[in-house]
Amino acid sequence: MLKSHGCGEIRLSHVGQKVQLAGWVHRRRDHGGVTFIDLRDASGRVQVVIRPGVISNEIESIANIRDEYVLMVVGEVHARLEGSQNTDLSTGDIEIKVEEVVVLNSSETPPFPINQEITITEATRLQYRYLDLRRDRMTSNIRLRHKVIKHIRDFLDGRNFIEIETPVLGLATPEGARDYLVPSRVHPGSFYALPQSPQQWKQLLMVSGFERYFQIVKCYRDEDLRADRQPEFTQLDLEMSFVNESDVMQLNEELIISLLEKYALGYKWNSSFPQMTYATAMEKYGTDRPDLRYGLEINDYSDVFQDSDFKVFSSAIEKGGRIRGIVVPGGAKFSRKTLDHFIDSAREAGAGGLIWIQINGTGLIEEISIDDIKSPAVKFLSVDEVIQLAKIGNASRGDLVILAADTDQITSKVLDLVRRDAASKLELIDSKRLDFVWITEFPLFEWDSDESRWSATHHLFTAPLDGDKKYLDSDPSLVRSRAYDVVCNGQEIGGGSIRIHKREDQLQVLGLLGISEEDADEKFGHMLNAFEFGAPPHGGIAWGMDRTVALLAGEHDIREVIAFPKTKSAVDLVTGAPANVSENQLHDVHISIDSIDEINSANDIMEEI
RNA sequence: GGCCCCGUAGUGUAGCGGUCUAACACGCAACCCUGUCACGGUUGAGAUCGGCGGUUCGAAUCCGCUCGGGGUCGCCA
Repeated sequence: MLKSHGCGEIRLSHVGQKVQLAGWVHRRRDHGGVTFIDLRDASGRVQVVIRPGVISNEIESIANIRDEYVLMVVGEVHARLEGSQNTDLSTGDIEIKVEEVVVLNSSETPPFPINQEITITEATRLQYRYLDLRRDRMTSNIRLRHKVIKHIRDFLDGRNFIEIETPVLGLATPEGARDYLVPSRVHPGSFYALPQSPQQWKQLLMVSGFERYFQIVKCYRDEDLRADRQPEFTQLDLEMSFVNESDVMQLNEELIISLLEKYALGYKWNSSFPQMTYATAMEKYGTDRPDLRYGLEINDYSDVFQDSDFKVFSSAIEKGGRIRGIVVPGGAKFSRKTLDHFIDSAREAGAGGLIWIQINGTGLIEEISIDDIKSPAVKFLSVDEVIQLAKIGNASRGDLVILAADTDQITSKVLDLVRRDAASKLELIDSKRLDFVWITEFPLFEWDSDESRWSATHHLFTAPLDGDKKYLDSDPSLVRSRAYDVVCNGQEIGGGSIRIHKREDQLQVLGLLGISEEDADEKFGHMLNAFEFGAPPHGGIAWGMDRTVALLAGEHDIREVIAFPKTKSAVDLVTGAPANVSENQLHDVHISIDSIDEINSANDIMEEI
């Protein structure tokens, strides 16, 4: 080793010892004679002091040492002079009086400062990610990630789970996200797909009898990216046999809470996670991943406007829709601009618009007059209606009521948006809280209007609720599933389900999804066969590890907790992937690419048409 | 794929039709400084304003296209 200690490890107890350290020049302070260097390595930082005339070995000039140079120093640990200790540094009580300095490597001036926390454009950071990762914030995020993952492994090991690796090269699936494909050299024209998750493998492992499996594993989905989405991301994937929903939820709750206790320092959280049905979540929050850190719940105001002359309301009700809304406390002071912004959001969400009503003045809500009501729809509203509204929504003067009249799907979407917007405008969000909730009883199927068929809400191996099986043939929309999501602060952290474990049940669901027997056999034959050999009842969950770590690290963007993330267009700026490959490589895998010229001219022709 | 935001010295920002031969801070270079820790001081170098095209007497500033980064909707079983 080139070092006897880590820079960050030296304490007063080392005083008098001769130590050898190696690391990077974090910052230097040259006083003409004496020079101070903060030497940084993976363990932390320490101040080394270089005095003129005491360096025994040959070094051209201390003055040539620059930030990010790599040094090895030998020296004695001294207590710092009284009054010159640095309380910001864990090694601030001591310093190293250097006797020997070796420059192990020099460094160009880095493209951005390593030794201070400033905002740098994403592209520059990603291009020089190896330098970005030297910065304190990134270093601590990546270290936290390691600790979290280790904690999870230890926890699950302690509960008799075993980690089993599953293949990365697998079979493309017809359902779900777009697959990343890998061409086969040995089988011309055939492709592997990278796993969107190890879902099928873990179920097969349950058939194998392992009973408790987990894996911390990369998953791949070729879809457009977001701040909380990468084309390759890490899941904690786990599966258990002979369990029901509550078993899986309880175990995961314990796991999460044990993590929070250790790593969510400074946060408050609920000691047991409430459960909420999908239907309730949609009704009260308009989304299946509600942020419960604040109220602003949705109410149904349809009754108030049953006989309204206002066409926006009456026609929505006629069409089977409802009038739903939220009360925003203190929203009467919102500017026209803010309200217009809400209306824009509503339009984006597919609604014709929304109605806002500001209730002004002071005194009891029952005593309002029409002059206290400010709304673009004021001429269609009666004082009595507004009082009824206020009673349902528990609104008082000074509040804002926002109403959306449309189908449940659209009003949910609109009010979810407005709710989140209003909460952030009113600063109702306590950033030091982690509000976890389990969302249960999802619908098993969703109607895919583009393809005019049912599709699986969770995935096609999810079991229906026993009591709802009777609707499978008559009305699939009524069938609820045994799926559950864990949601925190409005973000889905994980999701899972109790699976189907019988061949005939699986065939029935596949049939409902419009997958022919032939396709079922080709794409899922292995699962159907496996279910014939004593497949145990089983279920599990998968968590987004990136999101979990980001949550604990207080980061909003999962890129901040991934060592080498990709850009929004799925490019790796460090290496430049994806990139062209040689003709030979393509030939080996039996692929030919339309030449760029051909692609361009084809586009030109398309444009002319 | 739709919509939106951003792109000025190494970094972060300012400038938003002529006074910009582009400003400030940090960084960088040289010199000075024996106790600092975001050390300090003096001097200096460094960008033609992502690219292309257009409008204009005149463009970093307006318009169009394009490239790159980001947000969001679709999408993400």
